[in-house]
Amino acid sequence: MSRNNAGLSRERILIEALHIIAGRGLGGLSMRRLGDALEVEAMAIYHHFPLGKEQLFNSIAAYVASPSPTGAAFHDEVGQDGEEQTEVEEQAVADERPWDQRLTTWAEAYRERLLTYSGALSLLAHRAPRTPNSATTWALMRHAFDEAGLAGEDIERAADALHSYCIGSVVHQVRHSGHDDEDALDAREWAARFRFGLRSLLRGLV
Amino acid sequence: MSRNNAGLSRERILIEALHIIAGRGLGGLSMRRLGDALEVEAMAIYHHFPLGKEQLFNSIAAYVASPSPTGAAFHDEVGQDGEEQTEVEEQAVADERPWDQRLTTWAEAYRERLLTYSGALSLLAHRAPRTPNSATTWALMRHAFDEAGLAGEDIERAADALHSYCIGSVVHQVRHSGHDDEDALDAREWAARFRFGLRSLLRGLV
DNA sequence: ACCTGAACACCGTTCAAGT
DNA sequence: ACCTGAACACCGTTCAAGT
Repeated sequence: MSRNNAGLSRERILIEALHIIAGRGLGGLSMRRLGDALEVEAMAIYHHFPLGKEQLFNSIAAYVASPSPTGAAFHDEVGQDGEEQTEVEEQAVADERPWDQRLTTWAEAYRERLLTYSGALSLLAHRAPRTPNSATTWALMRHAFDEAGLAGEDIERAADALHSYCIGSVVHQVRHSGHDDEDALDAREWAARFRFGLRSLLRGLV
Repeated sequence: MSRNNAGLSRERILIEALHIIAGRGLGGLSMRRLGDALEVEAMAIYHHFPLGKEQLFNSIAAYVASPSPTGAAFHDEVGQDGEEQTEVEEQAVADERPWDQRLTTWAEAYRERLLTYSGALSLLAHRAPRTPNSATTWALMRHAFDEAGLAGEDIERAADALHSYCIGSVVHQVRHSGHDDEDALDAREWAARFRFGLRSLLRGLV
């Protein structure tokens, strides 16, 4: 059974890892199981992630936290080329709506993404990916908060607060849902609460 | 070396676990290492945490997220008796300051606690402890937001938003500090940013 | 370059046994 | 009741070997 060139790639590995996490949780992801799912010996993964599981985790975190699925996380973690998300940038610039609507759109997309990969949420607690996308996001924030009348340090602080609120909301939701609770909320109510807090925060920031 | 009755207890195990997490990270906490630190065979821990590591993790999460270190997490995870934190309740009731100052005090204490045990932060992403303290916190929130003029569902939503912001801020800080970054922030600036967002959120909520 | 297979040190947990 | 010690199935990773 000496099958060589199994067609492995960083992208395939990452996708399969997310699949396993979705199905069996983060604790269910082992190199051996990942190898099985890819129909490959576990050790083959180390050729694409030489630093092992830690590097795989970093890539997963980068992929999940990436506000748009451009696939930037598939390549190097420190992406020095910023060509591939020009579409996103143009899209953000072309958006003619008021600043708060632009930020709301961004925040809801970010929340949606975190929620989609909520099984990997705990990976984000200790890993800050430096994806090309984070620069794009920062540009969007600066532009919007500038338009809102903020200046200097306040812009960074407002962007930080918005980020914090988004990730915190998802953590809060994941923490408190799925428990056989007498007062369990459904997805619609969670989304409503998110928007309520988001509106409040944006109103208070300016 | 058949030493029996090593004086093990839930509390001692929990404290030692937090110690290991602080020193070597969450991944460095193994039952065997924990046993070594307690000068006991690893299997002795199972007598106090019959459900194993998962139960230990739940207890750690309950302890860390507990807004006041009353030791409630040492006993059962579903604490049905609420006698031990009457002091906290009385203290909260006796607080005569305006509602926003009371919430600010709570939020900063909560943040401080999460930051102290930041190594266990990722445990909070999937575990919602039902400690006696959470009832106390809820009472404090309801009282404060009621005084602020909120009513009905808005009180729950505001409390959720405040919780989300606090935990999100700590996750955000932990994510982005400790990386040899050109623009690394110090503890004072992180605290300032937290207060900035907190003030904004409270202002926007009412 | 890309993957295999054996090996090593470690892990969580069960279970019978000791006191 | 409280702890030990051996055992089992699993884990991440290294390293020499195959193509």
